[in-house]
Amino acid sequence: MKLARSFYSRPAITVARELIGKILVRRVGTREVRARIVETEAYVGEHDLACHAAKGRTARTEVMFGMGGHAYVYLIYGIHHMLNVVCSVEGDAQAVLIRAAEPLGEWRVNLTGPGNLARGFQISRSDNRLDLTGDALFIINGCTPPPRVARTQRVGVDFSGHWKNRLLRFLDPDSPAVSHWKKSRPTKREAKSHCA
DNA sequence: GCGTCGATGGCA
DNA sequence: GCCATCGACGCG
Repeated sequence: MKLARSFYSRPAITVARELIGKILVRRVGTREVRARIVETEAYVGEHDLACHAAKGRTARTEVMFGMGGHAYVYLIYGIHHMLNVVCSVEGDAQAVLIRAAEPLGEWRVNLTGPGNLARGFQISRSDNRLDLTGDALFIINGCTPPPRVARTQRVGVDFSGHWKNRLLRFLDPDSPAVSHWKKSRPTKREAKSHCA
């Protein structure tokens, strides 16, 4: 079942947590690929210094100020595209960064890390503003939700003052596809204590 | 197994 | 001049 506008029109923190275990679907021509989302990050609005919208309404951030359920895609470090899902209602610039997923079916590709994920799904700036309630790129419910969801600090936002400490990253601790995780992967006992 | 670093482009 | 990154490399 395709996620409707109402799913996205909620706070990014709620959407980020609920997206773990859901299936991202991409249709390009007759080809369709699917992957299970295992890692997300919430960017919660203009007051969140790690959120691009903290710079206010610009040509780049405009889409984040719009209705939830649209894609926000941008290029970072001149190399990697990032796929975000706009959340909340018009005027409230919140978004969720999709950071990692597990390819489904016969599809073999590395979707660990937001750069790899965008490359695997062939997401580029031309997909910016794409409506996720349409048929080209959308998300559906997974068969089985993950038994647990862990929370940690967001990755790569050291510049954002106290916002870097907020636990706004959500992940499936049992997935091998989570980024920056194997290194410090806690024991099952520790992971349990992280559960959201 | 770990830290460091270079690539490269849009944006303010 | 800054980055919501990745992967290669060097050290040990």
